[in-house]
Amino acid sequence: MLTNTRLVHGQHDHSRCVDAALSRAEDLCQKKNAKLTPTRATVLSILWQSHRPLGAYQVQDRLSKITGKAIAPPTVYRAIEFLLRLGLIHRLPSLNAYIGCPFPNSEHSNLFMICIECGCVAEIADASLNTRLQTACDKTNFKLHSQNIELFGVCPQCSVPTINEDINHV
Amino acid sequence: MLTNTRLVHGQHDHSRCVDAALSRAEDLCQKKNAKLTPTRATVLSILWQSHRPLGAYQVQDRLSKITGKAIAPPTVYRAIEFLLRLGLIHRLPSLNAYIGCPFPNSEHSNLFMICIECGCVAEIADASLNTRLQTACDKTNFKLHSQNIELFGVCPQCSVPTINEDINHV
DNA sequence: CTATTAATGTTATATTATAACATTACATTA
DNA sequence: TAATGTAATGTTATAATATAACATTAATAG
Repeated sequence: MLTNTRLVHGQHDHSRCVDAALSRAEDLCQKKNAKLTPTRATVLSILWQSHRPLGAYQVQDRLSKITGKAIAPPTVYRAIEFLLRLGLIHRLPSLNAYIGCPFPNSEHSNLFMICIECGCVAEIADASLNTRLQTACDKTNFKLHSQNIELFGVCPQCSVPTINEDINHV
Repeated sequence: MLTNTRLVHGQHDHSRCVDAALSRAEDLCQKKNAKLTPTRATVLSILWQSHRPLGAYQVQDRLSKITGKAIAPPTVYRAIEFLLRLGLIHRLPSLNAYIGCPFPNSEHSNLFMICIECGCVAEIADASLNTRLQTACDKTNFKLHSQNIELFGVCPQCSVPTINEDINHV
């Protein structure tokens, strides 16, 4: 089972998350002959500013502040669309929000654990779960193409808060 | 594994689906001391007109036609909210659409198989899958409250079309 | 009956997303 | 290097989904 849950819920040097994400993006773009333009790279880094998803208009605000100029929705949605296509980010349909993908290369299950307290989101890639899903699909002759699995609950940090912890962790 | 996949993908007397849904709704409302008003009952039956989800504004159109008067969005959203609360319908976040729940009473997994060809949706309740999900949550100390699982693929009807079949089945 | 609550009606508007077309940047090659 | 084509971005407008806020009506309990 592959997951970024430790990073999401634990103390860590978050700048390394951002750097790693940008570096993975550069590699992937090179490989796929796609261009990681400044706008696209900035949107990606915005979506990596925390382990919480952002709505398109939140991205717009931040992009606008960073670049110092007005940004129209299509600009944001285009960058998002590009990053989604490459698998560098995900859309969380139940939140109308977007978040960086921690392991864009691996075969993964698009499974998200969404904390209803602090809003943080961890991603899981679980082969045995995928197998189980595939079995259910086989039983009903359903040809599986893709999936979206959103789990709502309380993250480790929020379920055992102590006085010294920062509940609103990154 | 509990599912309505046979009904969704096979030939059947669909009026029985609608009747059964309304009857289940009446029972549940009685039990929960909730009122299945005409508007609410009509919206439920609209969402049971087929095994495909409908958007709120599609529901609005149909409700308007059925009642012969103009219906404002809040009316639709209120009925939808009521039905969602009772578990009589589901929202499919990735489609911004709503569909009747075939087994509102059972403990179920909110798992949907969405056909990308014809748009029909079958629901699955799979205990072993739920167990597997719970295991993943336990491993990461995530306290699971609820879930939304959307599987996209091709339904049995659409994957083996023959000349005599009605692809656009109900 | 009448006070209270639940349900519905009404108007306006917020939020999310895209269509359509203009412009600019960039790369290719004649 | 100028001409050309393509990809990316800018710009304006608007579509699609959802909710806030307040008024009115219906139903129900005391």
